[in-house]
Amino acid sequence: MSEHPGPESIRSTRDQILDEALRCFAERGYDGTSLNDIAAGVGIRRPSLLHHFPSKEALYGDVFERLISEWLERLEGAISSTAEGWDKAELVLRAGLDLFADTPDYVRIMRREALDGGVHLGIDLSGVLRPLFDSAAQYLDDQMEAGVFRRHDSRQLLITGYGAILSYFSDAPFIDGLLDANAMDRLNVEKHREHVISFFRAALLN
Amino acid sequence: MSEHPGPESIRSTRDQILDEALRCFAERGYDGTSLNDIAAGVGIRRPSLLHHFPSKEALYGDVFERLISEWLERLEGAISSTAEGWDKAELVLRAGLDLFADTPDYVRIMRREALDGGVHLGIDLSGVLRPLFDSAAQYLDDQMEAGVFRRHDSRQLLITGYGAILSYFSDAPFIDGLLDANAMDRLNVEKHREHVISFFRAALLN
DNA sequence: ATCTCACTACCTACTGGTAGGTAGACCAAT
DNA sequence: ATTGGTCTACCTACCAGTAGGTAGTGAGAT
Repeated sequence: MSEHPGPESIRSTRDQILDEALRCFAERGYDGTSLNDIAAGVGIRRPSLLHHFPSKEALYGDVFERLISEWLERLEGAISSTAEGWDKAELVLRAGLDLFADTPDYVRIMRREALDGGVHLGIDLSGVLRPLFDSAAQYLDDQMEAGVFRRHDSRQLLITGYGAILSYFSDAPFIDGLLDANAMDRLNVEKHREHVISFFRAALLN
Repeated sequence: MSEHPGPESIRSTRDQILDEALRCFAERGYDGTSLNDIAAGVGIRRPSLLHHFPSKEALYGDVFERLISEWLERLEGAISSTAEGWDKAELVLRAGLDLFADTPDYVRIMRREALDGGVHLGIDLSGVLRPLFDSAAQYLDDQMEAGVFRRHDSRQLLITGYGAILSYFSDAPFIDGLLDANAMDRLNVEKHREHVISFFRAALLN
């Protein structure tokens, strides 16, 4: 996938910039992050950064593109699984929870983007996720129709689930304060994961 | 409560500034909002705005203080209700959902604050909500102990609920795209409210 | 010799905030 | 009734600092 020979020894400057930009955008948002911040984090000057990316918006766009493709790639397995009924729902739920736990910076960027309605992007975020959303809703409807799941509004259910799961990771600093503990601790993440799964099972199964 | 004679006819400039600041901070965040934006929205110059508030941070702080006090005030009734079991949970849930539906700008500011961990505020957001959080957890624990509610981790349950409910309103622009409809429509809000309540009832009651 | 990648130096636009001034309202004292 | 003093609420002009972005230079590898 790399379009340049690039030294194998260490991460390319371009990738380092993308990494640092991800961290900064996640931490302080688009407007709260300056190109100087990112460049300094990499150890270069701003103009050097702009040698690799034509503009701040373009850099942000690339970060976000990476996020989307990495997420879709990592979820594909669970989504395309042939498991049935609750097993499949749990599979997807677990995959999502693990994914979010592994990529908290992505989660926070995604949340910021959802908050802003995607003004920083040329692309239409909702549009990209719509097919996934629709097919998930269809799956839930089928399961409810078959009597496997309790009756709920499938789309509302997905939105509720999305909010419940994402928030734990996106609002981790806030939740730290509520729990008086580090929400992103391996142990606490695990506790959260098991809770969400048992909660949804309780709501969906009779 | 007004400490100055101030004309009763129209909203005071100070209040107009607070209103406009609320809108802007909710829409584009703290860093994405300039004092010029707010001043222009009110129809005055930035220095005139700074005549009413000593600094941007102070203005933001006042907006946030307003948010907290208004929310607590509106929730007090439901929280202090003497209802029992699920009835009380539903009461609080409904009060929260109605509150959020009525004050979407506050919701978005709150979400941004949770995302950033409260860096714009002198006050400790989690600290303010901790007593509420703890007593709610205690209530849930009691109900579970008494066999009224299904067993869950009460604190995780509250966090999940917080995420599920808040997200619908904070991410409304994004959800618009998923639903292909205006999420903040009265009808859609109602649909969401009823879903959340029936979902939680299904998860909590046997 | 060229190309890549970094640099310094610079630009314009805008940021939050300040200085200084003015028009009008109110309130005494004359 | 008029004057003088004080206050509020706004203004223009300006400050230093920072934003994103550009131009041009130079070193090192191919």
